Amino acid sequence: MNATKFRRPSTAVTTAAAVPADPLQALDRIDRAILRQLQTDASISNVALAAKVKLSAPACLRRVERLKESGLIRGVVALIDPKAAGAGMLVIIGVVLDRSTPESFAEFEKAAQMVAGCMECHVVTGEFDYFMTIRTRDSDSFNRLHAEQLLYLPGVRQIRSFMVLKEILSTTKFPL
Amino acid sequence: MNATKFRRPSTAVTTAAAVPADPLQALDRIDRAILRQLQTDASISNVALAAKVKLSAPACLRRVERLKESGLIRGVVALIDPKAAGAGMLVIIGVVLDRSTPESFAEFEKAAQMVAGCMECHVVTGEFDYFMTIRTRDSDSFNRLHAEQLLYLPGVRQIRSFMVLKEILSTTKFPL
DNA sequence: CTTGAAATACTACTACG
DNA sequence: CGTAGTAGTATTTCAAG
Repeated sequence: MNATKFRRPSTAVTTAAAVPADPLQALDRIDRAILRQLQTDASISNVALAAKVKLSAPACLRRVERLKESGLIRGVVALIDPKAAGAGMLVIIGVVLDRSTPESFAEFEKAAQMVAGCMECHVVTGEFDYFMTIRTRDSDSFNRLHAEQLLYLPGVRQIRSFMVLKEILSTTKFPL
Repeated sequence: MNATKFRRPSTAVTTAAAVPADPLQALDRIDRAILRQLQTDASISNVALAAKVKLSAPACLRRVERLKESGLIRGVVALIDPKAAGAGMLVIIGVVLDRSTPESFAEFEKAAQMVAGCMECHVVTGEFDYFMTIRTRDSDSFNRLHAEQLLYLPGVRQIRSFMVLKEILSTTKFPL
């Protein structure tokens, strides 16, 4: 086995500042205004957006395209109202696995992504290995999902469910 | 005080079916295809969308507008990449309040929405009163937020933090 | 009630200053 | 970055299934 694999990495604190301290610092006031608007409503036309940020339409379009190409804008999507779509129930579940092996984690993650209505799945520190959020129709359908799918996820030792009684805040908007 | 306030509501199981069983049932194959597409990428032009769902442009546009007016499409927004925006860290926190009074809940909820980077906040069943998810720059900035804001949220008895080590899945796409 | 074809108005996009 | 011009799209009208 190669000994370099276990060589302690240099801590290189002095070069840390070379990594962009804050990618947002490269954005001026106008870019931020564009992002704020598009995060709120991206169905606005480019000319209307340009007027809002006090720019000509081509200049505004160039900025938007730059923001997309840079990856800062990951995409433009339609948001569906869960209640209107018949999935008014939201459940947060904490998962503990049997064993903490790479294979066990990988297997669980593969299966977790297939769970219908799974919106989020994260590895976390603390008393759980994973947190997942699942959208479903009602408590009946969740109970079915729980009994038929969640409990059969590979390597699961324990599942604790936190049913959401009231959604105070649920946003995709990022503070700029 | 009005006695009717405490009258037991009729359980009316027989009329439950009168409430739209599944709002999605009213949607045909084409509407679903439109929603699937727009949830993935809403920056597509209407003509391109119309071609995808094999419809004329005007007919397609009418359906999209109908879906918006019905509230099923809650909005069209740009998604920002958290890492690129300098908030690569995600923390899920469970909150327990001191007292379970309406005033206590209301006060907390008002304050919680003001927390910078708070993406979600939900009332839950179980050992916590609330779950919140918070986006922040790094562990330093979260530590600052924790010490300066979270611990001072009104009525908080306990806060337990689950730092997200790996985001397996994070989607806005709803299963249709 | 919904669709599709044609006509118009507006917008995105390009080239250039 | 802005102005002007072109290409393409959104949107309305209307006739037909």
